[in-house]
Amino acid sequence: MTTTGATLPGAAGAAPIPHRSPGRPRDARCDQAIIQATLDMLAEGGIAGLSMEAVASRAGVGKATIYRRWSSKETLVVDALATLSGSDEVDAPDTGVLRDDLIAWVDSARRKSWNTQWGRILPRMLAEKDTHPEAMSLYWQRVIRPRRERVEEMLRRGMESGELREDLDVDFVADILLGPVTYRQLVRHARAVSPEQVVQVVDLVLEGIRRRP
Amino acid sequence: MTTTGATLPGAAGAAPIPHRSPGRPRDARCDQAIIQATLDMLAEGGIAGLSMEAVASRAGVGKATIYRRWSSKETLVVDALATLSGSDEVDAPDTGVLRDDLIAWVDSARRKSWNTQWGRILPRMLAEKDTHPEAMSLYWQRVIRPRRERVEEMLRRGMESGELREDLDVDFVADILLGPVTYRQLVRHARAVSPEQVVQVVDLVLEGIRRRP
Amino acid sequence: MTTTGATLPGAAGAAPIPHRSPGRPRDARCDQAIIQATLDMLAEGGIAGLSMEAVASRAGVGKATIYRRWSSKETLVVDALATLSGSDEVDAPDTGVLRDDLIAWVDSARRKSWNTQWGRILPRMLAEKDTHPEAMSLYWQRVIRPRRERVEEMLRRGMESGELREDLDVDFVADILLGPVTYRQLVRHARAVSPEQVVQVVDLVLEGIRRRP
Amino acid sequence: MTTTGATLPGAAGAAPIPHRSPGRPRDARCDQAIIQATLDMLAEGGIAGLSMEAVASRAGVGKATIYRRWSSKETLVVDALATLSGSDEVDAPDTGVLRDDLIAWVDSARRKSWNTQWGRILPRMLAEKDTHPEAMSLYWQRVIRPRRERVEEMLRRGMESGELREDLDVDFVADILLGPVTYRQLVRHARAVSPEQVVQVVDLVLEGIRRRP
DNA sequence: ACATAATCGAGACGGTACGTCCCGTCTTGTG
DNA sequence: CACAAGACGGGACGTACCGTCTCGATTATGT
Repeated sequence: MTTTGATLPGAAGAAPIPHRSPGRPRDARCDQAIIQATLDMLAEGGIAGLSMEAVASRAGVGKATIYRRWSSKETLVVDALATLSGSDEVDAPDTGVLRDDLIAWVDSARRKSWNTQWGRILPRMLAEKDTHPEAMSLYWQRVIRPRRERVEEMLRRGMESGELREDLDVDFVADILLGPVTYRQLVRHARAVSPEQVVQVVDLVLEGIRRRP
Repeated sequence: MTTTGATLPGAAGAAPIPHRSPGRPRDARCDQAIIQATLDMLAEGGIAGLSMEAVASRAGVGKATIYRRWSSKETLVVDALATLSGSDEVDAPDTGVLRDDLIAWVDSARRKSWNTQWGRILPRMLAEKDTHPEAMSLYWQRVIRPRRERVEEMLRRGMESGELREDLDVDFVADILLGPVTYRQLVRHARAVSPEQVVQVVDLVLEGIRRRP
Repeated sequence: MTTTGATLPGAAGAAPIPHRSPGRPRDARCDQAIIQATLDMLAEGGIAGLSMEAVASRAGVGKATIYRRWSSKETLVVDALATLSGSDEVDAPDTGVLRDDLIAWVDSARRKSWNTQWGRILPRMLAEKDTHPEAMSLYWQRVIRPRRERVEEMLRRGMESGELREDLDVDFVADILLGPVTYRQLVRHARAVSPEQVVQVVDLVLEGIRRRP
Repeated sequence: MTTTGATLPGAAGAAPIPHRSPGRPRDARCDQAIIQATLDMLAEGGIAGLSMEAVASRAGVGKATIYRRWSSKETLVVDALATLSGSDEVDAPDTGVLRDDLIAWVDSARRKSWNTQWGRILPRMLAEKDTHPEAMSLYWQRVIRPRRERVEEMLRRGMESGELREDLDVDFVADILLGPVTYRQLVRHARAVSPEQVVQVVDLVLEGIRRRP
């Protein structure tokens, strides 16, 4: 998962010729400690408030050990964010009943947005999307898009089953569902969306996209 | 819209004694030169490639003259960008036809959010909201709230005239209208909402909040 | 006494044509306050730790008021030190008995060197004689030399009366008398010369410079 | 003779474990380049015209590299000057004839004090003795005290052999011998003591402290 | 067993920019 | 005019990180 292209142990599968490189191998615990320290500091002060010196110190690692793995602050941040996608599975069930599934999905987003790590890192990323566009782009690919694919899948099935209109822009519908939740979290920090309001939004959208009888 | 505590003109009403502060007054040409240099450098190298030292030098100004007005690089950038938005006027007409007015209002937000300067200033404010809550609060009061008051007024009139349901949370409805536009601007910078999609959103929401027959 | 050559009121005596310059006359209290503040700060931190800004502030005066009288920090310091000469008269009597007079004079220097203002300003001046040679030179002329002229006068009279050898370098003899007192004060701050040691030194020197029988 | 708390070579005696400090060691060439640049600039513009920024630039060194070794401009200058004095050896012989030895010793002090570097470092130390007492204390221990021990030894031997009075305060006698030389150096920079005057002083003092027949 | 070689923590290195403090000058309104 | 207040261009201060570079010590392999 490193951007520098250095092969991590175990990543290559059953290579025909192992030919392990000589010398002391890299210590996997370093990778872990560095990533963790980076995520901690991102949540605390964003990319701007993140210094390689502090990451090294917090991870109990020399600066060179970081630069041996990542060529710059940006690539480190990008990789650190990438690790977030795996651990944060979309915990929305798949009941087959569209309304319930949508509600569950939006509510999952609502809960996630209040989770500390998610809730703090997103605004930081947004603020710095001009300064560090690659980081934001990777954050989208690795963290956000996987979640969205779930709801787009739901909507597409609804279209196929005839429950929804056939001319939907599923991408945009997902934005309408997610918009209010995200807007409140970001812009109006103190006024979170309630579970009841999640239902309101889903019903409102559903009414607009359901196939007309 | 300075973020520093400068007294705002016209805020005091009929003050008995104006009581100008003593000493040499600030030179307005400096403000102008600094803002201009900042904008120039922003255009050339982005926020990352902007140094106070270079701004001072390009503006033909001492660094202290900048710090006398803005306490940090962030506040300077925010103010510089703010000057670009020019007239903060909500350029939405008031026709009396609710659907048309809502469409006009959301579309005005869409156009504004698509402006480079607007598109950059909001995320920056969001990033600072933990570190400098007062800056975000000021931004909300001066920029965002006046716009929202317009739409809340529309919705309230719709409730009074019987066109809309009477149990609406106008604040939340405004968020649903604004959510998709802002969400796309912030999170999906490359995919702006189209005028057609504005109409879709308004119709969708309107259908959900209209008084049932 | 100003180095800028501006005529102070009352300094010119009975000028044929008074022809007072128009406008508001300078406030003599300002001169005083500035000089006093300068001396205070010199005693506290030397020339290095003296800022015009602080002098102005402590004197309750605008910076321009200082620069109207003195063209630079150096000229101000020089003039401030010059005022010291007047107030610190040599309080040694003139009994006619050489030994007593010398003891009284050296002891006066011993007491002076422990006085706060004298004792603190001299080492400061010495330390900065390379940085500000003019200041040191003026300090010598105005403050130190007048004291020394007293002892040189005594020694010359002793030579004339036949009590002392006729080939004395009075200047150097004064240095021998003053050397130990000053050396202890400056270099060995904690070990001041005692009144008894003053007598020892004078007797020692006197024995060496008395006319051989 | 660094003023910073660097461990002195040879101070530890027979340490069981030398325990080199970890990390990249300081580059000795930097020390050299910085000192040299400092001395060059001192020669050109004096202490006043010496800026750390210029020293760094001329030495081809980062500012931090200087501040890692010296905590301020003052300490750097002091150390730079100290390196000039080269051998701190007291170049006075030990002939066994008291008068000759004293003359040689005082004359050695005279020659030293007349050196530019020596002449500048002492007054500077004096100025700092209030602010940085430990620096002055170190200077005393390393530079001044070793010299004085030589003369005190001479005087004590003179007392033991019966050549001198037995009630002498050798410390004070040393001050009387050194006083005139130092006084002229510090206060009357332009008028150095001549070799002949050294003889005068020694004879004068010797006459006062010799055992009466 | 032992040299080889890449790793590790630590921290010095040349730089760049930071935000602060003064310098000596200039510009206000009020005596 | 002088005065207090304080803004102005400029320059140096001492600090914080950047990304690179040595150090001595550690840790596997390939002889």
